Amino acid sequence: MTVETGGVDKRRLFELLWGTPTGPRRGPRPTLTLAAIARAGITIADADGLEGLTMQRVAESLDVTKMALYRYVPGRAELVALMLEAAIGEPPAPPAGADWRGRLDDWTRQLFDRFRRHPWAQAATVGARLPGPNELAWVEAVVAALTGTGLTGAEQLDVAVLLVGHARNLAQHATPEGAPAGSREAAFGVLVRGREERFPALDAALRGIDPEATDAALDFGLARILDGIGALIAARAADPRSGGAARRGPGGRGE
Amino acid sequence: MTVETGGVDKRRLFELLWGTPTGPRRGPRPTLTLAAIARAGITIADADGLEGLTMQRVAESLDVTKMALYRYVPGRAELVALMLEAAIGEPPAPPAGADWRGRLDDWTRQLFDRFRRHPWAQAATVGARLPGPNELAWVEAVVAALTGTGLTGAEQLDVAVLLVGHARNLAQHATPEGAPAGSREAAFGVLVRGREERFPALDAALRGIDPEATDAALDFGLARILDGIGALIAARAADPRSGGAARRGPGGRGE
DNA sequence: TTCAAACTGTGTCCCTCGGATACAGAGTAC
DNA sequence: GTACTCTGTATCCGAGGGACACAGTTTGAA
Repeated sequence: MTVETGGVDKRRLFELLWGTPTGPRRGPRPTLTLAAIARAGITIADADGLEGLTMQRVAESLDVTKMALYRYVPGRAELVALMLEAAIGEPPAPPAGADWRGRLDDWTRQLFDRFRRHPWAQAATVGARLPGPNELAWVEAVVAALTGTGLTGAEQLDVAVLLVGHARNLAQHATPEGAPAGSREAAFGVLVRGREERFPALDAALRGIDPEATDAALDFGLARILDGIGALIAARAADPRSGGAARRGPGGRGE
Repeated sequence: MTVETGGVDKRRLFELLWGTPTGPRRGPRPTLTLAAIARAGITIADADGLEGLTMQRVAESLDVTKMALYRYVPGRAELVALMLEAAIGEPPAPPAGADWRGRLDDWTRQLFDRFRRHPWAQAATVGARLPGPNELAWVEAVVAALTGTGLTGAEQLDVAVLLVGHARNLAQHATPEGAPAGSREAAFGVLVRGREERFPALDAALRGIDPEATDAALDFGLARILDGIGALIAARAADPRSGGAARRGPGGRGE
């Protein structure tokens, strides 16, 4: 079980994430590094999740006392933020010669991979956060890929939100090692079996699933999203003031 | 700060979520109800988040001792699961006369609303979970809406995953009370300002944003997703074995 | 009618974990 | 060399989840 600190020292976290590594002058030289601490935390969280991440364990793995960590990090919450920034890392260079679609496709898969390698990153990205340089660089990559496509700035950011969400969500369903074949059938099947009258459509859908087929939810969703974006870009190219984000279904209730 | 119990008693949780309310015979009649406990927990979490949810506080609000709760719930993790199931509630009836698109549009907005009303639900839906009857009913609604569209069972489930993800992710960015106008500009702007050479595309995108415009990320993403699904359905109608989920961009690396 | 079994709520205790604080040693600037 | 400052440490505290034994209550069986 792990404690999830509610309060985050935003001022201090901003300095940690965005500040320049100002070397202090007086006093003994620090034995640790922010990067080393984050790395140690990542190793632990990768193995045992955020619940397994305790200041004590991080300190032990660095051969220091627990309280020594507080000389570098204000608290656990900020440590997790640093870990996230380090685990996500810099965005990859866009594939050579790729158009916007190729770039976004690759981008999403790479991000998915990062999330899958660090399952705790899921939990570390809930709620309002202060993004770090790396995180912002990922967003920059999406916007850059969409520059010149006719989408507005707001829409470009919307795409980033959409793709981040997809990558993040699918990492949740996937095991750390590849996509599980027909695991959904197993998970849902147990619940639906015996309750077919309550979940008739679900039952029918599950019956149609080939347990041998690999789970392609990432591919499927990504293809749909990119198709949708492509349609908008094409429409914009034909008529610059066409179909924005206001399209709603017949049952949509305006908010 | 709150403790997030790692281990969940799956066997017991299954009974709690799916079991029939078997009335025990002997002994004093219980003063509490699972539903009442969940409701109390929801009230607290709505106000102070999951960090504010402690067994002590839940017990106090019910005028019982902390340990009395353990007669009903194995632990905190299971309580959160019950709260989630209750907070999500039953899915809404599909809008009368709506096609698949109208149904899914409405469905997503309704789910978004549930998530927005209970911000903690975000954090409560990370990682592999055992879905409750309500949660499964929501999935059933999506699959039912897509029955007869030509999508395979697996694809119908993929759509459900996609839409849940979108609703969930956007609830994270939205404030509990409506969409914040141009808040993104404020959040990102501070970080980009002064670092324009590092985030040139982002800077350009932010400059193009009207701070007065309402944040339409939910609408935008939803429209793109539904457009993409519509394109697939149309293609399937024209040629039953056309474009599945395998379409990849040039940079896509097969897994 | 009696009594044992089963179940409920309580009081007490323990462990883990984040964090505050005071202190001792190390290194640097004057 | 000396005063200042920064680092790591030791100790302590409170919050929180959960175990456990016990007392009271209700019901079914004798």
